[in-house]
Order: sequence, then structure tokens, then C-alpha cells
Amino acid sequence: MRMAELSRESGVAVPTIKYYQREGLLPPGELTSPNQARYTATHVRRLRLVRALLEIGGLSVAGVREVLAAIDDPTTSTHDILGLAQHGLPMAKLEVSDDDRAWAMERIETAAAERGWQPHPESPVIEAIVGVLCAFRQVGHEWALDALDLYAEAADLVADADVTAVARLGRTEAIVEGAVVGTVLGDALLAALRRLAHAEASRKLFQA
Amino acid sequence: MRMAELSRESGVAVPTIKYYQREGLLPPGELTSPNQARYTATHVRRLRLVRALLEIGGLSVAGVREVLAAIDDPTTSTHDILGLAQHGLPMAKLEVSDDDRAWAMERIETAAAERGWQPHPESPVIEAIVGVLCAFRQVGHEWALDALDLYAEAADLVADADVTAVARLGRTEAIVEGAVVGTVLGDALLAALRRLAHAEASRKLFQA
DNA sequence: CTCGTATGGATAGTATAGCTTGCCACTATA
DNA sequence: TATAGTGGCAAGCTATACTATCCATACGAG
Repeated sequence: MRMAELSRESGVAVPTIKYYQREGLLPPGELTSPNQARYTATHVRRLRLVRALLEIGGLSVAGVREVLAAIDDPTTSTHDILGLAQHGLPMAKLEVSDDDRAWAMERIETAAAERGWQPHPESPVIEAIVGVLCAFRQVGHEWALDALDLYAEAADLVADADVTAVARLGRTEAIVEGAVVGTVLGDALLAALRRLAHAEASRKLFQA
Repeated sequence: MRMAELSRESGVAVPTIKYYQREGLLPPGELTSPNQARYTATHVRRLRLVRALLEIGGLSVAGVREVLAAIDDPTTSTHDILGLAQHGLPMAKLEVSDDDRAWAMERIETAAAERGWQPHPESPVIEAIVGVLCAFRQVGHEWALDALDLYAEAADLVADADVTAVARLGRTEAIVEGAVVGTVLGDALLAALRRLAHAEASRKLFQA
């Protein structure tokens, strides 16, 4: 397979593919001459992964590069996947006062205890949650956090399914990729389904 | 309150505040002289909302402007909130073949039927879900969709809580803002909690 | 063999977003 | 009355994600 076919197969323009190669998102093809290379189904697949992470996952090119590096690194363990998800993936932060942080941490610990979670208090995920809780508070919609336990329950529900599904993949190198895909695209899926569920819940409540 | 205090109170730099005013994200202060204006607690609050939507929600400046316009528009009804959430908010799309679309629609309809949902098949939310499902398929991780029903259940769980909580706000103008805040920040909260739950689930499965 | 198109590789250019800087006349404050 | 702050406007800046242009070479139909 050559460049033109790779482009057709993946729906990505040739100059863009070249750009991704330069950025290290796509490995070079096998050179048959100084200016001819062959590509394989692996390239098509990788290209589709890149596009999915960029368009659906909303990752930056740099973020995709980090994620792919972890996927390709044979020393990435099953347990590291979590660290990965906390690292290259987009997690907004908000600077926050000590008071707000303490308040948020307390709420998080309460909710975690309820679910039997034992989170490390200094992980970036906790930081992200602190940021979100403080944002809710700062904009004056603290009431929304009454449902924090419920949100945690929903997260638990899908996370259990995610982890067991990934574990079922076997010990191949696909497990890390599966975890990444599940994490990134899963976020988008959950968000979209939540919108749909909003519409249905509102219909039931107001229209009935 | 003058510019400097507004800046201190909100943690946003003065030039940035001016920029937001130019972009229509923040109403002008009440002019007391040609070059002096007074700001109120409303401005602080609005500014914090803008920052939350930008940093936590990941909206663009243009997206924030649309959302704020809807919040400020007195003709925005409770029911329109859903349309709003589907409109100004970031929802990635992926171009998709007819085959893939048909396959995705079938899966969506199955899952929707299971939950008693009756979604309009041409809404942008459905489009977004189609995109995500096709992305899963295109990158070769269709297995992740075994949990689609579970994702829908989780979405239902939080959406019910969201809608009833918003409905409890009463018929003030805060209801629309509440819905927006809940939708946008709620996405971030759910995503972060899911990361946390992943870590816990993996700990239970692998480390125990 | 040949001629038009495709290719790999490199460099440079573009468009957009989200600020940031500079400037000005003017105003509050000490 | 000196100093710092202000509203308003225009221009500039940085980063991101592509696009476009070149070039020497290679492939492939005739």
C-alpha cells in the first residue's frame, strides 16, 4: 500500500498524513527506495486511532503523541494505564484557594468513603475533581453537588465494566491501546448519552 | 467596585477582562464618567462562570458567548435548555460511511429501547453518539460497546438527578444557568470520577 | 523508452484562537 | 499636583493544526 491508498483508506489528506509522520504520530513506511515506501494495515489502523483521539477525544497533537508513546512502550504495564490516563489526557485545572481546596477534599473523601474508594490524595485526578467542585461552588451552583454520590455511583458502574472488559483482552499489547481507547472515547460516549438522557428525563418530567 | 478589584476578586488579569468585554462575554460596567465604570457582584459571578466554562468545560470563547446569550435571553424555556446543550456545547463529529451509520443507529435504537428512550433520530446528540460508536469500530475496539447498555444506565442515573435538581431551582432565571452549569461541569465531573473509579476497579481486580 | 503522475522529504506559509501590549486622554486618589 | 488606575481601541504575539510549494526521484501506462 502506498501513500495515496493510505489516504483513501483512512480519509486523511496526504499532506496531513505527512504532517502526522513529522510529528511522530505515524511511523514511517518501509522504504523500498529513497523516495518510495510501503504502508500496511497497521498504518491505516494507527491513522484511524490518531483521528479518533483528535476528533472524538479532543486531544491535542502533543497529547496524542504522548498517548501513542505509552501504547508503543513495551514496559507500560496494565497498572500504568491509569497513570497514563491521568497524564497525557486532557484534564482541566483551575487555580483554587486553600479554603476551597479543603472544602472540596472533604466532600471527595466523604463520597469516596461511601463507595469504599481509597484514592491517593495527591493524584492529578483528585486535583481535577477538586477543580470541578470548586468551579461549581464559585459559580454559585453548589447545589449540583448534592448528586455527587450518585455521580460516583455512575462512574463506578461504567468503570467496573471498562476494567473487566479490558482485562478480558488478554495479555497482548492491545490491552494498553484498549484502555486508552476506552478511556478517551468512553468519556465522549458517556457525555453524549448523558445529553440524551437529559432530554428523556426532561420529557418525562415536564411534558407528561 | 472598579476594574482592579474585579480582577483581584475573580483572579482574571485586567487585559483579559477587557478582552472578554470586547468579545461580549462580560457586560460593560455602569459608566460614572467617560472613562470610569462601576462593577458589581454580578460581574464577578459572570466572570467566574466564563472562566469555568472555558477552563473546566473546555468551551471556546465563541461557545461561551452563545451559551451566555441563551442564559440571558428571557425567552429561553426550560425545554430549550436541552437544545442549548446540543448547540453551543462542544460535540465532536466524525464523518462516517452509510454502512457504519446504519450499524450505529441500530445499536443506539436497541439501547434506547432497553431504557424506554424515544430519541429523535436526527438530533445532533444522536449524531455525536453515531460518531463515537463508529470511532470505536474504526479503531478496532468494538468490544467496548458491549457495555453500551451499562453506559446508558449510568447516563440515566445522573441525568435523572440533574433534571430533578434543576427543576427544584424554581422558576427563576437561574434555572437556565443551572442547567448549563450542570451540563458542562457535570461532564467534567463524571469524566474525572470515572478515572478515579478506573483506578479503584483496577486495584481491586489486579492487586487484590 | 518516455512522459505524466506519485512519492518522500524538507521548508515555508496559512488560519484561527486566545490572549497581551501599547497607547491615549482622562480620572480618582494621596 | 504627582501618581497610579481606567475605558476604549488597535496592533501584536504565541501556539496549534494544518497546507502549500519544491525537488529529485520513481513508478507505470503506452
